[in-house]
Amino acid sequence: MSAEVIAHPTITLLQTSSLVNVVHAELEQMILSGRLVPGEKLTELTIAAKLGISRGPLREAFRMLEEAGLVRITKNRGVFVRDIPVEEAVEIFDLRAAMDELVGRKLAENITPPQLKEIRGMVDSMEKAVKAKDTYHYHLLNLKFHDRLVVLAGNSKLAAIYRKLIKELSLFRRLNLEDGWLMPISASEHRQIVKAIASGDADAAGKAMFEHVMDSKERTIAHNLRRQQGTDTGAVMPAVAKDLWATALASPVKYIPNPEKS
Amino acid sequence: MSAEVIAHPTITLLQTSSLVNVVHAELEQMILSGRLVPGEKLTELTIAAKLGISRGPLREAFRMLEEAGLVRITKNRGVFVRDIPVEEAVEIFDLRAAMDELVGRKLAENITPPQLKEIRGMVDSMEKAVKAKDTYHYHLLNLKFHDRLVVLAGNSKLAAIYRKLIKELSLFRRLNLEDGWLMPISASEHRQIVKAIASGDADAAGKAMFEHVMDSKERTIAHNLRRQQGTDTGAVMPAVAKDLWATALASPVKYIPNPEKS
DNA sequence: TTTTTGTCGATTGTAGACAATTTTGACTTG
DNA sequence: CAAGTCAAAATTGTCTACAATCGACAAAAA
Repeated sequence: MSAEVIAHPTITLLQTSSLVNVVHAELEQMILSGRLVPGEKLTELTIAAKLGISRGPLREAFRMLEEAGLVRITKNRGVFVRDIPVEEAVEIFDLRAAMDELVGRKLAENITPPQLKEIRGMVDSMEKAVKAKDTYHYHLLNLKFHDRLVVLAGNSKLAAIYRKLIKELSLFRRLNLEDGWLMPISASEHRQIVKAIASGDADAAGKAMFEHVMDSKERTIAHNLRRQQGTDTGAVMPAVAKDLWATALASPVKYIPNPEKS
Repeated sequence: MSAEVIAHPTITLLQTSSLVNVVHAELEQMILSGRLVPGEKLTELTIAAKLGISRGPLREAFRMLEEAGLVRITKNRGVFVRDIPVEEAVEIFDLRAAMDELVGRKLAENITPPQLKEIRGMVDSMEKAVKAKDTYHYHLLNLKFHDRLVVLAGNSKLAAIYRKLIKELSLFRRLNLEDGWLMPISASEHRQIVKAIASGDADAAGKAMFEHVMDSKERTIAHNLRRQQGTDTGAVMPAVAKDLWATALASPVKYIPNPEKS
């Protein structure tokens, strides 16, 4: 009989993650947090030196980021942080809307009382943030709220793709962080979403989610256009807010392809 | 004044695709066509030698395939062709249903007469295949039909993810190819889908697409379970059918991140 | 001046070498 | 004969070296 396997975090980490995984995660964080901005050139030798590794594993990590849509690789020219154009952002929002509709339907059918209590708590927190005019925390909670809903929907494939889309979307001009004034608008919609889910009405919950995302799309795009025309106030993003995406998406739910059948 | 740029196929190919891209495409074809089966070990040195390249580019291609969900990489152990379990197949079908619902809605709103004529022609071809009991061509046309619909929907992000899902789904036991007897069932549903799209009724078209995918899910899963229990006739897949997925998904619509703003 | 051509430095693409780890298989031991 | 041991072989992880390509600047020509 063999001794029970106790998971030791450090050992497990060393066993499961190679340099490639670590570097991939590190670069993703740097991109999501905005330390690497869209359009920025990622020179292999520079980054490799900075991380204290060789170019091999770094290039492998780059390929993963490329496939995930976070960087763009051009032959003989190098790796660049992707810049998401408006058209693509719109596409992502539309796609998200369809996915969130499914999320709403599934939750309306399957959510448990404790889960319902949990998301109610999240909405409460958001309303508090609104009252305190705490933009940073409101957005953080908003991201976590939707992320949680997707996870609770019980479709891990859906959750994985949803997260990918959110990550890509964070590269859309990196302006969404600054839109403090449109914060309170969506707050009430969240209440309605939870209400629809709690009622068990799949159609209503799906519709509420769908509409919420579409509204969010309209606000974000409109804001972005205004921003580009230089007609807005140009609110400055607080330094701390730069970690928003990285924090909210600190992935505990990374999609696990399939466990070894050893 | 600068001379017009004439696209020279060979030169363009050399400029745009490196070994990594070529190897990635080649391996994907081998997986989709079934020449590499789920669970199979992909030894670096063996494949590198077979392709006449070094391990570096091959490893980069592996990372891309991993991110796309076609292979699984385990540290110090190697690369394996992924095996999609039933649960994941179900998740993919549910997700596809939501996406196809969006496709139906968009098409009902935006499709043009010539496009409508095109997809009607595809349905005609499918019905001919049904009458001729040509299973292979029916499935090929079916894949192309849905692929075309997704593309016509006009959301390239949606199309890209849809294709990824279809590719992953092709790794689900690799049995879907054999289900000849359920061929005629979905044929009539296609007519109904086109009809709903043509009517311009977004809700109806979305619902038709959604239901169609869900039906497809039920049939595929049920068939798979029967297969696993050894209760079915065990129809043998014709050799030519192995190229089905690879042929249908020969990607002319690969998602282009964003063009350089040079 | 303006345009073209040549050269150099920097960076990426690929290959090969070595280190670390796993797997294999013969051998022992109970 | 099953189970454990251990060294050799195979395989993967990482690094270094060299070749190929690009971008920029200088020199030459128009």
